[in-house]
Amino acid sequence: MANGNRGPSMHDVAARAGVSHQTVSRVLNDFPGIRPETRDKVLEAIEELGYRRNLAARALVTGRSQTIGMIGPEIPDIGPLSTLHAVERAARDAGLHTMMTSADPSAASVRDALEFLVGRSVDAIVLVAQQRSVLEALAGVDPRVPVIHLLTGGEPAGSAASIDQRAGARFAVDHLIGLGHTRIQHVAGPLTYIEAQLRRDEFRSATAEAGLPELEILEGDWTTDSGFAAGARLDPSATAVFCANDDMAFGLIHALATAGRSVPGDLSVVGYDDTATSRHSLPPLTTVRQDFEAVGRRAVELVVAHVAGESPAAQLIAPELVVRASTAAPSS
Amino acid sequence: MANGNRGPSMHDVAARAGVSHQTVSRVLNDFPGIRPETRDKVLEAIEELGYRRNLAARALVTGRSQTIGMIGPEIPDIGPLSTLHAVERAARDAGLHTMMTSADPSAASVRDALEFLVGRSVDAIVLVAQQRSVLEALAGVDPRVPVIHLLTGGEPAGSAASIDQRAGARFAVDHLIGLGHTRIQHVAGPLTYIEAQLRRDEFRSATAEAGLPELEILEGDWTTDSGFAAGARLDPSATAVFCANDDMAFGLIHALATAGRSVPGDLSVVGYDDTATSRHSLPPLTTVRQDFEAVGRRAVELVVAHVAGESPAAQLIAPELVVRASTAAPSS
DNA sequence: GGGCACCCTGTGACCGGTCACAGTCCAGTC
DNA sequence: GACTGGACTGTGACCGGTCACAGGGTGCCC
Repeated sequence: MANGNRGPSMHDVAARAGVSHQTVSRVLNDFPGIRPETRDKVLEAIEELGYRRNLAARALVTGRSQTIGMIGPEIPDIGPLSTLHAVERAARDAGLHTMMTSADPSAASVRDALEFLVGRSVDAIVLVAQQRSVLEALAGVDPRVPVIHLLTGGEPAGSAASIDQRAGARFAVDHLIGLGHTRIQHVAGPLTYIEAQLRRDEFRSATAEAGLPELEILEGDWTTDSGFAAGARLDPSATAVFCANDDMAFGLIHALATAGRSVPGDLSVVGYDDTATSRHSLPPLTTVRQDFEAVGRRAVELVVAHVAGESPAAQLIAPELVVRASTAAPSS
Repeated sequence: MANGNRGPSMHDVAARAGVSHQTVSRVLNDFPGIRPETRDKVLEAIEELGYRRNLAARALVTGRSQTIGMIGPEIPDIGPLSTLHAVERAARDAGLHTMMTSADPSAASVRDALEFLVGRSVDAIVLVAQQRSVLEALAGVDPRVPVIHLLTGGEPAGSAASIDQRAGARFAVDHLIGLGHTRIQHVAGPLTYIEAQLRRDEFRSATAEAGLPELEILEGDWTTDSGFAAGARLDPSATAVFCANDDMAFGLIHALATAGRSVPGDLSVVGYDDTATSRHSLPPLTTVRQDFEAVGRRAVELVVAHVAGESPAAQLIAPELVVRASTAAPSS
């Protein structure tokens, strides 16, 4: 085995066990029809040499790598990160592995990431496509493997694992309307995000259908700071605010407290995400829970189906309203 | 190129450009001494065929994959996740790529993850080792590649990228002492975590050196819920609390508010992490900032150094105290 | 005893790159 | 005109697995 420091190969194991390399391969791949003593000899040799199969060699000949490539955003948001993390765990349960790379929303960056993963012979790609520009980057590109979109929140395409953003926004607005609010304002996320667009659109539809007045829609950038800034620009007549995520809701509540206004006494606030802190913020935040875990599992199901040549039915994951103490009936 | 749906190979490109496969390889690897017309012909053929180099083949022959393997925790905490994310970006800047897998803290799980990554011919491994059991799992294992530990927060070993936990805890306690507090209590993280141990140990040292009385140390599990629970078990005489992370601090503050006690009026609270919400919680939280981004970059520096055969000097990353509105001088 | 099936194992080609080693061609020199 | 050297390109082995196929035994039947 004088092969540098590369570690033992299948041939080394074969030589030690006194069999052929092919027999070693068969043992490793659980082929039937190996005599028990032979199998034991091979396993023993593997143990003694500390042999580990080289997956590059395997991928080279099979053309498949049992690996899912993941393309994440450059910014470390807990939502996408925990979703990708869930993909990793679900993939492992399915006997697959994952490889992650990240890309900014530019077409060039997304294509680079695709190139890299395809070059690594991944069997499928899971792409966090929160922004429309990411989807557009794929136009005219043939990735040669199935591509699953994550967290678009949009149309229930068969190759996307997403949460139903419209339903979530509808829950939030209906909750406020149910409490008796009629002057409801919205702090949207950055509208380059499909999720932000969908929540805003559904906010508009829901308030319009209820015959409520249209208050100005403010646009934040998901951060607590932008929520704080939005707090200063609220419509004075608003009695409730639906924020497109929890972080902006926290910033907004802070701004309100600074201005001497209480939540929910003076103003009701609903968030979106149900982050770790939401259940113990002051006041605990009414919000919409997104099951990122489920998105991850769904993504792996889609990968498995596509690799097997199936075309699974479209299906959005339903969010859930969590009512806490930041919402109440209007005071007047 | 009738090779199934595997895509064109280097030989296909060579045939189309009318050169040998070796010339194609030279063009791809930027070897000097290629006639410009030849290079152009090759690049054109690559373009036309949509050729992408197969990295499995390359990894097989070179024995190196230009890839860093990362082992993360099973639980999606923002700290480790954003650190790993930072590793990914720093690696990309260094021309490397990453592959991620996760493991629970058991020895078997950590070893499986190592096996997998080594089998994938990674050039180095970055391991989130927040718990001592993870480090112990490595005892007696020869991974055959450099292993960099992440976020142990402990001893400044040359192969670890960590934040100086002792310094951070010292900042927090000194800040409270500086405000005049003498009865300071600590809500520790789960003590299976090295970070939690170090913060607690330093809390003890700092208070003992200042001659302060020893109040009971409560143990949480990092979650807001456990902070909330700790709120009910606080020493009635305490005037300040140092929480081992921000989430527990939020839970604690919520519990205090529920009991009618105000922060910082009745009690000062310091957190640890400086999460996204900390700057806009009620009140904005005094905390210790950890630069996860820097840890990620440092990890990649260490990888590059180790792969080059160097043994870089030990160096911990300094945390930073961020003073906000949750701390004040004791009221009495 | 020969033939045949079945069980188990071995042989060699091949995946798509890189590496080491040879060429081939042309200009410059004696 | 033959010789040398540099610039450029080609040839074949090899990395470590898997695949297709070809054996060598043994037991059973005719």
